[in-house]
Amino acid sequence: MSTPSPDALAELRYQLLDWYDAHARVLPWRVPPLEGKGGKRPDPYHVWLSEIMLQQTGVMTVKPYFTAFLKRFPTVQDLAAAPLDEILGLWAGLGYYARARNLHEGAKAIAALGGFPMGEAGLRSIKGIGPYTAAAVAAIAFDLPHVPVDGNIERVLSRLWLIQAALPAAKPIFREAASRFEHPHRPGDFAQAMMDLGATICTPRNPICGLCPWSKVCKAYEKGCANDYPKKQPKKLKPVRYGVAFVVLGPDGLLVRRRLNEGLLGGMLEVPNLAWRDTPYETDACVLQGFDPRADWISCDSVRHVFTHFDLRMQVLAVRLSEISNLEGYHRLAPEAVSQAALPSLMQKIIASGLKALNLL
DNA sequence: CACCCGTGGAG
DNA sequence: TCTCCAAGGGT
Repeated sequence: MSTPSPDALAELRYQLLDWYDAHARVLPWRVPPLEGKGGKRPDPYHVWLSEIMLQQTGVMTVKPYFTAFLKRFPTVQDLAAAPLDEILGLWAGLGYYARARNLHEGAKAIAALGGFPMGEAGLRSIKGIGPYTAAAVAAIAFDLPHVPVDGNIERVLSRLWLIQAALPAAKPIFREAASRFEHPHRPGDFAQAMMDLGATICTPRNPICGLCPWSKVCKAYEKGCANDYPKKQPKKLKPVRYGVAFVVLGPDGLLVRRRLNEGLLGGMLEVPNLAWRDTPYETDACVLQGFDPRADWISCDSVRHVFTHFDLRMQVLAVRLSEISNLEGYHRLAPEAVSQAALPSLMQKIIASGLKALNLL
């Protein structure tokens, strides 16, 4: 791609900002563009929280979580003072749970500093804030001249200038391309305008080029090949893994335990389950877990769950016991508390399958 | 750099 | 059913 002239870049900026003034999405963590032009800035805590939640996660999914978080933790100090388990409980279902653990750690660091770092470098020092989020918070919350580069912006730029390099290896090329737009005039609105354009007009499939403020200069539109961009490296196929989970209901509730604070579903609750492996389990599953095979085990609907890098098939066995002997590391969770507990979606599915088989759903 | 890390919706 | 993917970051 040839380097656009400063005048051409300035023209693009004005066209996009005009479009944004008229078509900006209304979002709970956002200050409308006209208020922004009046000098009003969004709360850095709101911007930070929303950016973390939005990492690899859709706006529609995030909205209810964002609202619930802000209601329970109105300030970053409230978040810093909260127990991790409560944060994980509110995060349950959103996925990528390291974000929640890092959020808690970040809140404590920010509270200790007495407030948010107001520069990109300071933001970068906080766990969970990478190059994208640092630039986004700096631009949106503090109106500093940065152009964050997310998936939306990569897609928009790849089409606008027909960038051939394949992602994710080409990230540095896109950063360089985006930095050409860096300018002190309304950097926060410009960043959000790029993301709105990518999310609502310049969509991954079937972009609505007829409504795009840049259609007259977009190379991909000119060639009619917008759907072919951005170029991406082929992904690996996911292996299938197998496990067996046990829904054990006693008089005081379900057997659950806490996973380690690292790795897959780190810090979240789980029901007893056998180690996941690449071949299915056949028989004697309850013996393998240390349970009494003579109990009235019910074979439940199996659960399929797709993780980022593998596909999981879980066999589910359920039993109702009049008493449960003490099991090392496990505690009881009342069925009424399941919906608010720090249980990831996989475990919610497993428990639902078990309770249904026990005629409790 | 390659891999790990969730989930639900859209087409 | 299947594929793609959404405001990425940590290691």
